Amino acid sequence: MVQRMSRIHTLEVDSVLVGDSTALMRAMPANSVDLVFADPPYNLQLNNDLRRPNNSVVDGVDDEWDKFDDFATYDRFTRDWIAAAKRILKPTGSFWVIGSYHNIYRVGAIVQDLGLWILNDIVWRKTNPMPNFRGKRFTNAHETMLWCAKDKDARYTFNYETMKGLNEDLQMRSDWLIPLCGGPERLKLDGRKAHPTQKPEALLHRVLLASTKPGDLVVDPFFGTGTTGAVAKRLGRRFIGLERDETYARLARERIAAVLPVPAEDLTIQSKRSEPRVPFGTLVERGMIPPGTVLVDQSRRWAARVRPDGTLIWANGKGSIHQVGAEVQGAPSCNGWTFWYYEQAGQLMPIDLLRQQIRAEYAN
Amino acid sequence: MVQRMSRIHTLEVDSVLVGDSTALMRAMPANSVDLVFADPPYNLQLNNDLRRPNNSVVDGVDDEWDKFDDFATYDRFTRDWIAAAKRILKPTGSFWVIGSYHNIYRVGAIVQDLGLWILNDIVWRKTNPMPNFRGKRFTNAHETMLWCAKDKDARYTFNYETMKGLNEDLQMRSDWLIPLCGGPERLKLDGRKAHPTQKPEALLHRVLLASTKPGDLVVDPFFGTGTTGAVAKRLGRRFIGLERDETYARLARERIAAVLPVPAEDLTIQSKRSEPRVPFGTLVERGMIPPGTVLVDQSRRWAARVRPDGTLIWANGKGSIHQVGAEVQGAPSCNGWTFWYYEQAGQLMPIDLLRQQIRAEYAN
DNA sequence: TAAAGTCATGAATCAGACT
DNA sequence: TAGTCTGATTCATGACTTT
Repeated sequence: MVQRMSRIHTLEVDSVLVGDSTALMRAMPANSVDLVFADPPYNLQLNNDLRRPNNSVVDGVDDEWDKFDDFATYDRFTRDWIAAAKRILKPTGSFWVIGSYHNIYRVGAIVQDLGLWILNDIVWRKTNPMPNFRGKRFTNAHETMLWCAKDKDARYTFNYETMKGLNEDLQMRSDWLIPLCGGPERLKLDGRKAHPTQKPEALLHRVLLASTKPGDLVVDPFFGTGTTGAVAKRLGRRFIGLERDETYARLARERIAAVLPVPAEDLTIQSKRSEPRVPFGTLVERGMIPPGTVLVDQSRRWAARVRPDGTLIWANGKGSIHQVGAEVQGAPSCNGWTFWYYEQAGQLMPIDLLRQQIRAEYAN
Repeated sequence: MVQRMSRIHTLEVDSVLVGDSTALMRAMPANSVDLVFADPPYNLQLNNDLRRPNNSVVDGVDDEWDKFDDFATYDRFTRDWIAAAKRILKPTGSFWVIGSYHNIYRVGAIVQDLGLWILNDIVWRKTNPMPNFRGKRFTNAHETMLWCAKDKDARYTFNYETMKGLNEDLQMRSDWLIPLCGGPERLKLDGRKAHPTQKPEALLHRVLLASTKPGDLVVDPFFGTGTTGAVAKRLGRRFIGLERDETYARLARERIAAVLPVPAEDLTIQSKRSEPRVPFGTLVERGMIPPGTVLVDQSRRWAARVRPDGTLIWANGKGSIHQVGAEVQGAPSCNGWTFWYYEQAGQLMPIDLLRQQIRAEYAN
């Protein structure tokens, strides 16, 4: 059904709305969604058929929705939908958009003009790109995504530890190696690919895992066959898909209905940052570090004495474990938890071990 | 010396001109250069200093030349120099520009607005990028280059076979893995880096090899310490460097003076395709690799046994050195010649060495 | 002398909670 | 809202030092 363009006050979640995405987003409440992922038309400027060396025709994107008269028309369209997307984004929300060299530079400039703040550009490196049949250019083996916060100073979600874990305990880089969508994942209609630009679920998996939390609301204004919705459902996120083609919308609904969510307990990845704060004084209160204990750094270069209130004192002053740690080194700042050690049975032990013990108790 | 801004009728080739690059280009004859490579200011907009976890300060780009009041100012600057660059470009010429997410979207949109025709965007993937110290974003591990023709219908140079040969006989892709410029290649001044953004010669090597012919004229409007000139000279191309800082210009001249051009006969690239193909079975026939030999990868993580017909067999199957190499890694493809090693006197030796021996024989 | 360990550094839009 | 305080956070490489 085509939605009425009046204000949508109650968001009907986990649904696909059929209609013009800009108009639909304008009807949604401001500051209401956690993430927008957009795969807009690429404005490919293909004039003639592209043929393989064996003369077969490449089934490229030649749909009406990908045709724009000129850059100005495309820019206007782009500015409209991005402004509408920004409006519905929560201050803490993330904005993602994917494109190729045909459109991403226009999109990126408009993103910046509208005040969105680029956090990274991400390169999707395709393991299996289509070769350049004519041998006139480099194999176009990647697409580009922009990841943005709502504005320069916004606090956004980034699940750092999760991404690090995904990458064998090294920071996740800005270049992602992911195969094209094919095989059973590729939706078929009458034996032919149902949508020309279906994105791999692996791509959305990483996007949503990186920048949303379970239960977050994801909006995809160019829903197509619903990859974003399928992955959102699987990962326990909510979604709203906007799609102007009723056939695509129907395919997406069917596809998503078949998706099984992963169990909730597998969704929560404890990040170090959300662990409870433990004041150093707690260790003193509990007798784990008796007042008068001398703390040293790992190299035994500096020392300070623990006072009953959990502050430290050394030759030139006193203060928190952090302040004194910074002072003795002449550094602007210091994490006292990892800087200071205490002696036990002739061995140096980091005070952070004791904090971990307490946190383990809290968790029970 | 500062150049006069009147028309430059005779181009003084293989030189560095000091002055404003837009003005200098405007003074050059139209349609006179074969390639422009530009590494313009990125407009980074850094506010506070960034510290590593060990409290050391990251030496970021805080030079005056990278400061612009706002996007409009940067756009104006960008439009001016790109328009000037386009004018001096021959109809068959190539335009290259490199940037990061801070500026490349603005640059790309302006490139398109000015009628330059993007042929590819190229991702320079850094093997050794600086990590994200705060764990707030993905490691920014790449920069982007745009490769453009002068207009939509222009005939440009692309040395397809050369690029294919550089990539082990596979089409060169749009993502290039190249290390940062460091070590002895990095120019030093008083023991510190001479220029904050010196680009690796490997990057320019591939750019010039791909899109120029020997003797072509290359202009770099943001010459810095002259990487473009050094590579151009080495590859038998001519160059003009534009640089407004006399110190950089001097360093560049000294650097380029020390470059030895490769002999002219090596400039016509022998593509790997034209090198004699050596089947792996030849090594077995010759007894260089006896049947039953166990090949391993460099890390000894995987192993496979050589059969008399030159195929490999491992736990889960058999096939060519390339097929099994790909299978064991779960990769879509693999160059078996560089993947597999054999043991000799307790040392791992790449099988490719043996292929090279055979090719050397063939050459005699 | 070789191997192992320490240290410096690279185009970076790099914090968040609490008072 | 501005100021204060806590305390989280790094990979590859080359140069240099120590064993």
